[in-house]
Amino acid sequence: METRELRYFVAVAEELHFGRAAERLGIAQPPLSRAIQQLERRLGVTLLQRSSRAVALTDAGAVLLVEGRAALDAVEAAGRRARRAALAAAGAPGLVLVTKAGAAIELLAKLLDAYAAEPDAVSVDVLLCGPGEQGTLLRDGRADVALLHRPFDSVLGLDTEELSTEGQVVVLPAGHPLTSRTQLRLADVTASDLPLPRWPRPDGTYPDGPGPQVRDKTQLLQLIALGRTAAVLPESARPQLRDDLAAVPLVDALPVTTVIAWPPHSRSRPLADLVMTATRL
Amino acid sequence: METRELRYFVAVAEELHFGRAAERLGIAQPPLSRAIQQLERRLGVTLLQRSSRAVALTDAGAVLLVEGRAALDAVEAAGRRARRAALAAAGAPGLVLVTKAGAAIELLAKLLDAYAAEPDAVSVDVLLCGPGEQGTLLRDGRADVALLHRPFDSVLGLDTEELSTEGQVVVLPAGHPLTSRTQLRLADVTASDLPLPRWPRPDGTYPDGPGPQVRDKTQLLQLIALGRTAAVLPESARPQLRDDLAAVPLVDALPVTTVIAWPPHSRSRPLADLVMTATRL
DNA sequence: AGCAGCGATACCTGGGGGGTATCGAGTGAG
DNA sequence: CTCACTCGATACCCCCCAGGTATCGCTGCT
Repeated sequence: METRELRYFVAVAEELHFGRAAERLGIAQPPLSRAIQQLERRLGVTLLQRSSRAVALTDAGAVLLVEGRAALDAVEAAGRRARRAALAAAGAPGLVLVTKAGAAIELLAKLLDAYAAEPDAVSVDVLLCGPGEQGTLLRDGRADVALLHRPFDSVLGLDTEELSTEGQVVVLPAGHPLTSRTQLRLADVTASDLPLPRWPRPDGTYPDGPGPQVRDKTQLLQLIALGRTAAVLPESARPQLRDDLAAVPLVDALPVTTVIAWPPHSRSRPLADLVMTATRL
Repeated sequence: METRELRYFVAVAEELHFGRAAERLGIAQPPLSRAIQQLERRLGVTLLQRSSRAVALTDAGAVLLVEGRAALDAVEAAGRRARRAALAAAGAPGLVLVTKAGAAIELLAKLLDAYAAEPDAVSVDVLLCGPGEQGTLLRDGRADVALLHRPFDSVLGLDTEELSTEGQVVVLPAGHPLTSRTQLRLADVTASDLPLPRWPRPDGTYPDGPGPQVRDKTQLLQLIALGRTAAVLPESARPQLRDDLAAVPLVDALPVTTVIAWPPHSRSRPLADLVMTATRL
């Protein structure tokens, strides 16, 4: 199976429309139809159910969509990592560390300090990204290592070490009735007048629901201050809160574990050193 | 990057010889040279150092060899899993479980029994393979789930659940002086007259050393009975020992953890059920 | 019925993947 | 020193197939 075929299939499977998929791929529609047919023949499997009005994925197609994306990422990653290895050999090594914007700031700072003090530390570029993107960046080779938060971030297919575990707090507008309590349960929050915010899904759309749509933490804190929403965040976010916000411990929430994660294979010296430093913090 | 190019590169990187690699790939040598050049141009990276007498991998090439193999496996796996999904939809579902020949027999038996009793159990094919092969079989889609043993088997890039932990015992010929002891340390064994056996590496060759070469457990037990070697095995192997063998607990060996492992993604219902059953054993 | 949307088919074209022949550089034997 | 040999690169040719255009056939909506 060639990556071209796989790319084409993923495009069609995502668009569920040959014309749009062809446009996205920058080719005409007929070659795309043929390529998919050829792929189906090669695999001996029907991937798409076409009625002349609509396209739908078969079970096999759904599997190939998921697995194919992963495989394409792996191919991409192979190329990118080879290129980075060449740069490293040329004397500009450096690691790319990715983490969710606004999370684990002080842990990250400690880690970078500690690592920089190591004997053969290399430069570390820090990349901040939206929620749910870290895994992708690691898998396709744009980043070498990530800090992420279980159980929120998927660690599927990554190697990890646990760094720290912490409880969660409810962030409320200062002066809200619930701020008088010394601890809260999740039910207290959902029963209150403050709906929880809605974060975008990886495809950019928002789930349905009553809460306001938010894209980043600044926006979130702003909306809390305005009394439009409340949020559940790890304890470590507390010191960063503005004066007009209050935080109350949440007793029945799953603890959040910060882990350092990296793709399997690729146990380069600098990466191994960084992970080692992190676990010793 | 196309899988064709990657396959070609892996072949050359493994053979370190364009002619032989071309032969292995079933093409002539010149197109292979060109394909590699094109790949290098495309990546903007020198992958191979050619002197007109020998070929060597650059750092980037070494990385691409490892990552490329993984990527090719992922592509292979995507196709295979799609095909299996189609078969499953056609009514012949079935999981393929792989484990090392001769290991975890009674745990496996219990698991298969318990799973078969589940309401929507599907058929489970059991595949026995040599040491170190399970990961490959999982990664390239020939198996769905594996039982393996940490820290011996690599779980790199796999999702796992721990099932059980056990100590290890030294297996000796009955009547050997050491069998009079109630427990042993590894040093006692290495200091004895019995050398430890040598298992084949993944490529089929054997490491150097004094012990006899063994290929499977039957052979191993035979050699122990003959007084030519001793072996360190998990406790669970004890009930399967023949009368002419004796086992003594080893106090300073790492405990062996049996885990059930599966590739990330592919959380099919049957697989999820099987894993659930396993964790409840 | 007519039309519009969409995937499949028919047919053509060009680039590139693959082949053979050959070169040229390095190496080892004598 | 040179001659022969090994092995990757180059030159050149062919043809297959990816991609393009035109069109068909089916279907659901006015």
